[in-house]
Amino acid sequence: MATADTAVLRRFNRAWSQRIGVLEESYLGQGRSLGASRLLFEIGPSGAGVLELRRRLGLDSGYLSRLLRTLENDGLVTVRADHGDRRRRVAVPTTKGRRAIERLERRSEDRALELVAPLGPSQRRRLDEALVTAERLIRAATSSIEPVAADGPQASYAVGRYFAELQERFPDGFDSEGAATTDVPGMSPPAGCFLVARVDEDVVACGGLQRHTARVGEVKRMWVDPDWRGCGLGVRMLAALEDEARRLGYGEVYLDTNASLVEAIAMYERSGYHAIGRYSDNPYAQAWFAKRLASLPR
Amino acid sequence: MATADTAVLRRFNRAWSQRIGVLEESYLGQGRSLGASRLLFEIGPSGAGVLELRRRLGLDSGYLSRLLRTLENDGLVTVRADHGDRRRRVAVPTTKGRRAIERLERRSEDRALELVAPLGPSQRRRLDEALVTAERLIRAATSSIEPVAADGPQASYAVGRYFAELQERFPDGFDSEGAATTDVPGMSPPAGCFLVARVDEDVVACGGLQRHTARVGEVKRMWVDPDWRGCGLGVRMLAALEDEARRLGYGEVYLDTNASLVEAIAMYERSGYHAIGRYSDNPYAQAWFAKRLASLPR
DNA sequence: TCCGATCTCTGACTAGAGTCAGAGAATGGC
DNA sequence: GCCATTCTCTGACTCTAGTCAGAGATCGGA
Repeated sequence: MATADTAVLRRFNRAWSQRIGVLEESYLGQGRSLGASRLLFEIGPSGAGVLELRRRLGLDSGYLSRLLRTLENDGLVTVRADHGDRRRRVAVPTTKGRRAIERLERRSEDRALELVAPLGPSQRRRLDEALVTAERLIRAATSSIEPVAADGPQASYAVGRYFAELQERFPDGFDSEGAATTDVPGMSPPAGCFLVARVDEDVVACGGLQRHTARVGEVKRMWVDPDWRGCGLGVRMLAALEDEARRLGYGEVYLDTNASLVEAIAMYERSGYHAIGRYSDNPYAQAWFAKRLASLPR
Repeated sequence: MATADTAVLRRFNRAWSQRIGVLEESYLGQGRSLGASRLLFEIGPSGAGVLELRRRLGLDSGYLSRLLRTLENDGLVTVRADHGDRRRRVAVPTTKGRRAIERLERRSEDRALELVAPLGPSQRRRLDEALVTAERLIRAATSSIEPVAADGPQASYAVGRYFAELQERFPDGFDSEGAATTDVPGMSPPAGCFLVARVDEDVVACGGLQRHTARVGEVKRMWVDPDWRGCGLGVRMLAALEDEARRLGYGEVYLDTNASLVEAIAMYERSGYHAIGRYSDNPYAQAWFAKRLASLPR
C-alpha cells in the first residue's frame, strides 16, 4: 500500500521531467545561460531588490552579483541603490530587458502549448483537472505548520478570514468585536499557542490553543481556507495543536463549535473527539467535544 | 481557453519542480556527482550496453566513457566487451555497485514517502489517481506516430494484439490466418502505408492504409492498446492515416468495421465519417464508412 | 561619533557537465 | 582480403554554477 503510491509518484516524476523539466531548461536558455535567464525572469518587468532575489533564488551573494553584472553588460537591466536604504540595490529591466522577459514568457508558453497540442478538448480538460488536483495536494502536503504570535499579522489575517466565514455561515450572524481581542494573551506561551499553516508564504489554515484548566487545554479558532479544504490540512492542524497541548502539559483538550459547521464536526469525530456536555458560556457554541491525549509516542 | 490550460501546466511545473525536481538532485548526489549517479542508476542491477546507455541518457560518447571510467575506478561497475559484437561494450555493476544502486533506490523512495507522509489515505488516493491520469495523458500527448514496415516486428506485434482482441470481442470469433499475410504488400509504399504510435519505445496503436481504387484509399487494422484508450490516440492515428492518404494522392478513404466495435464506430462518426453501403467482401464487416479528404491545409 | 551589523561587490578558486577531433579495434558487405 | 562504417576511448578544451574570503559602503543604535 505505502509503496504503491510512491511508485506512482516516482514514475510520474520520471515521465514528467523527461518531457518537461529537461526540455524547459535548454529551451529557455537560448543564448543566455540558464542562471542568467532565471534571474532575468525573477527580476520581472517591474524590477526587484537584490536581497529579495537572493532569498528567492537561494544564491550566493557573490554569484548573484556576477550574474547581475553580465545582465547589465548585455544592457538588459540597470542596478541602482535603494532609496530607503542605500546599502541595498535594486535591479530594474531596461526596455531591451523587458522584451527579453517577454520572449522568455512566450517561449515557455509555446513549449506548454506544443505539449498539449496533440490532445483533444476532453483530454485537455482531464489533464487540467488532474494537474490542478495534484498541484493542490502536493502543495498542501509540503505546507508547514508553525507557531506565530497570536497578535501578529499572520494570526490576524487568518482569524479575520475565520470570523468573516462565521458571520456568513451562522444563521444569526456572528459578532467578532467581543471575541477578537480578549483571547490573545491566552493563546500565547506559556499556557497556549497559535499555529498557522503556510503554503508558499500564504496562510491557509490556523488554530489556537489556550488553557481551560490546569489539565485541560482548549482548541479555538480552527480554520482552513475554503480553497484548501479536502487536502488534510484540518486534520494536520488539529494534530499539531494536540502535540502542542501535550508539550504544554495538558492531558486532555476540549473544543466547542456551532452546529452549522458540519464538516468540522465530522472531522472532530474522525480525529477521536467525543461529545461532552456544555463546558463554556460561548454564546455561539452548540456542541462540545473532548479528547484525552495519549502520552507522546516514542 | 487555450491559454487557460497552459497556465495550469506551467503553474504545476513550477510547484512540482520546486518541491521534487530540485530536491531530488541534491538528494541523490551524496558523494558521487549527479551524472555518475544517474549513469549508475541507468545501468541498473543487471547491467546495460554502453551504446544503449548513450541513447537513453543522450550523452556524448567521450563524456559517457569518462563517467564509466570513474565508476570503474570506484569499483562500482566492470566494463567488458559484448559477446556478439566486440566493438560494443557492456557495463555490469559489481556487488558494491549493486549496493550503491539499492541505496539510490532507497533514497529516492524515502524522498517520495516523505513527501506524501503528511497526506491522509483519501488524499493519497486522490493524488495517485491524478498523477496516473496526468502521466498517461502527458505520455500519450508526446507519443510519436511514424511509418514502419508492414511486415516488420512493430507492425506484427500491433496486428497480433489487434487480431487477439477481435477474436475475443467478435461474437463468432475471428480467424486471423487468412487476413494476416495477404495485406502486407498492399500496406506498403507506393500505394499504402502502415503507421504505429510509440510511447517510450512501446507500440501502443497502429493503423494501415491500402489502395481501394485509384482515388480511394482504405483504412485497415486501426487499433489502440486498451490501456491507452481515452487519450486521443485513435483520433490522432486516424488523422495521420488521412494525411498519409492525401500525400499518396487519394481523395477519399473508406473503412469497414464490425458492429461490436462500438467505440471505434463512435470515433469514426466524430471524425467526420458517414455510413455507406457494403464495398467489400470482408466477412467480418458489418458497417462501412467513407470520408472525403479536403486538400492539404496551408 | 563610534561600532558592530548589513549589504553588495571583487578576486581567486573548484567541480561538474559537456564538446570536439581524432585514434584504434572490430565488423559487415563486396 | 579490402574498405567504409561502427563503437569506444583519450586528450584537450569550454562554459556554467557555485564557494569562500575579504573589502568597501552604509546603516542603526549606544
